[in-house]
Amino acid sequence: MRSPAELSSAFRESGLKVTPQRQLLFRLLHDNATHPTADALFAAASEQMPGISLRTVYQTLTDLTSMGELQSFDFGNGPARFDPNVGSHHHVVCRSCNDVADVYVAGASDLDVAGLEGFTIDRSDIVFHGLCARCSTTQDVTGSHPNSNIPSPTTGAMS
Amino acid sequence: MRSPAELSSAFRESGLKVTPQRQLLFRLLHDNATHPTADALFAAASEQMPGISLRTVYQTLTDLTSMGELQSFDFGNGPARFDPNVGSHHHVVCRSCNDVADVYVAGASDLDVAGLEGFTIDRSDIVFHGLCARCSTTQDVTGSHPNSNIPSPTTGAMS
DNA sequence: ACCCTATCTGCATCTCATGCGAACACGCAA
DNA sequence: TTGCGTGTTCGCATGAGATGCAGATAGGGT
Repeated sequence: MRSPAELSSAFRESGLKVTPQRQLLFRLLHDNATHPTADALFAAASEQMPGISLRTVYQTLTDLTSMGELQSFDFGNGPARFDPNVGSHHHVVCRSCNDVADVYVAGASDLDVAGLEGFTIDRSDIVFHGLCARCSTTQDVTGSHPNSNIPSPTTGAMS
Repeated sequence: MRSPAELSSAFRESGLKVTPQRQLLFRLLHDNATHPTADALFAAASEQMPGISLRTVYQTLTDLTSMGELQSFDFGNGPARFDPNVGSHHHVVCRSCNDVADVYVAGASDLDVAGLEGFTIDRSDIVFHGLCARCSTTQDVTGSHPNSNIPSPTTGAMS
């Protein structure tokens, strides 16, 4: 997504208002490669702006997404993740800590696919599931991992 | 997944019981390429066995999934989809009717990926999003499409 | 036929997300 | 600077999807 300043201009030009809540979220999202959840952003925003509503966070994320400044992904392992990187890329997800990282797949837009008869394709998402470096070394049952507080649904048998 | 008869044997050999409810679900899932939801299976099962509990459907689906007889996928467009095809394949999802079809991607297991440093990959999922043949021709706002009753969340701006 | 234990069922509970309406405030205009 | 109109924010209610729990039920080996 664009910089906070550019977004502010874009919002005003679209007749949308630039509120402190939105500006804060612009800053929190800019260059954020952590693929945060709405709750994570709400927590981060609350530190700088106590009283901000979770509803506002959801609203702003929805707005940015429909403006194409943000992408949202559901990896089937919990709440949606938001990604300010709207360029062509794909994702790898750790099945233990649920961390997400961007990956770049050569030739992803030129795959040889059978079974698409009649389909018009808009977008292709490639998601790798595995174990991240940290979780590979740490037998993370003690909560020592930064994200170990994120619950892992149906551990060992997720979609 | 294996045939109902084979599954019955496998269940008994594992000390699990073969109940009428499970047998029914074995049959409903066998060779089922529609990627049904838990609710769809519950509806189909209820026709043949009025009174069956949705809870039992969820339970059996979870069991089959952890036994590796079934895969569950969350395409971010509603409830989880279940797939008895556990072979190597991928999916295409219609953004209008939410139908899912299997696709086969040549060389999918041998992609050239940058950014996986330290990750151990278990599985890679490729999902194509687009418009199916039927939805491409039918401007399906009238409900004429079989699956048009499945609501499409955040139409036009989904993950 | 009997018993042990896995299963089924119904309800409560949980998470994530959105609908709604009153109070609020951005930002244009005077 | 002040005032106004409309877009926003906020809190609560609501909704979907899925799971936890416990009493009743029924496989299936003996």
